[in-house]
Amino acid sequence: MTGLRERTKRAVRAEVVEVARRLFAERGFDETTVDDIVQAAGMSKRSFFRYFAVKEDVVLGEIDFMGERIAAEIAARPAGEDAWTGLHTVLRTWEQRIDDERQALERLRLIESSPSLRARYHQKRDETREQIARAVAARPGLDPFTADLLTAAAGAALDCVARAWARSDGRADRLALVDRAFALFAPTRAGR
Amino acid sequence: MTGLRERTKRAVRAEVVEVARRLFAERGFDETTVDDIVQAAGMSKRSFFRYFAVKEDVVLGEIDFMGERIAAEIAARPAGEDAWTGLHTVLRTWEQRIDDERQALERLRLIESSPSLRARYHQKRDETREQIARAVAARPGLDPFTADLLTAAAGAALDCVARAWARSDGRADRLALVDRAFALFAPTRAGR
DNA sequence: GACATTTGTGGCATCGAATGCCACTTTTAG
DNA sequence: CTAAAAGTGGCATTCGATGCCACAAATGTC
Repeated sequence: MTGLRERTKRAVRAEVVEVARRLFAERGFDETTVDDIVQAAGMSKRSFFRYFAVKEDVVLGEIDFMGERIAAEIAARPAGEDAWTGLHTVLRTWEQRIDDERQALERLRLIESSPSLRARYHQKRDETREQIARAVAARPGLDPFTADLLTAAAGAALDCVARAWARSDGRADRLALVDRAFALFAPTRAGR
Repeated sequence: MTGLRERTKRAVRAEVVEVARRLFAERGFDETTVDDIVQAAGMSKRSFFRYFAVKEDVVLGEIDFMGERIAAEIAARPAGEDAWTGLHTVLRTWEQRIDDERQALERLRLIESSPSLRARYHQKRDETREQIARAVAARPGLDPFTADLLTAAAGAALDCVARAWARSDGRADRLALVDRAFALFAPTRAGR
């Protein structure tokens, strides 16, 4: 049982994230240095970079394993289902799982406010897209190009939904927007 | 006539790009430092950063004004045309304008090889997308959300085409791929 | 053609992110 | 209880990027 170690690690990480979140909200992401964060969190800079590969991961760390999990859910869809519907269904449930909407909105705004954060966000999103694309391509009757197209379009749709939602200050119905986006591109003969 | 100044500036810039291109091809982008480049080009580091805001722009500098021009072409489409067809037509001609395919392929590969290049590439692509989206949203009968969706999907489609083309070592017919991609998502009632 | 103004250049110092290295402490497992 | 494994902090260093300043070149004017 490797209990204590794991637990303290998680706790420390969560605390740093929280401390940093507050600093970012006050001064902005780029204006907050890693030195500021580690000083406020009472830890050394060297240790900070053991918890977070890059500064941006303080904000984006949670995204890391989403790709694998979504890919698994895609792979688990019924065999006869077309890929577009599968993507719609799976990604819809992920949108549904967002619990703290205030925090999600705050994070979206923060990401939009900093070029480096946006860059790293896109990078992670891209890795996620590739993982999902592989799962989609594994479905029968789909060539890699079409699989890539469907996945990329789905990802683009979610980006648009996030932007529209942020523009509405979180008042818009995210799920309705997702449905509208997927309906708009519903390919007549896609995914088969 | 502010001739000489402008011309030498262009010439210097072009030369740096060429020198750097060779270094990147030999050692890779991340493994080549700015010091390496300026030494090979015979210029100071300080001046380098007057020509290029960031190191990545040595590779991606040409992308800068594409957004405005594409947006202008979108705005100039016939009034009755639906937005998806307009995007297809305009972006198709841009794909057609790629003259040096070898170099385009080499650059694509370079971008894919370096995380920081990919990041900066995405960033610029995102700005371009926003410019185009504004032009699309200005078309009659389109709400901003739909305009954003169509633009983002078109951008995603072009990304897929570029990836597929790179996978085929430049042998695939890029224009045919573009047409396939746009046909796949041809929204029955979109853009009107 | 001499002159002041504008524009570009190089060198230097500095900042911030990130990494390698090493000595030291704590946890875990036998 | 002890040896191995894992985590921490401090230090030096690398690299990209920016501010500052003195100096050189080009431009436009008289």
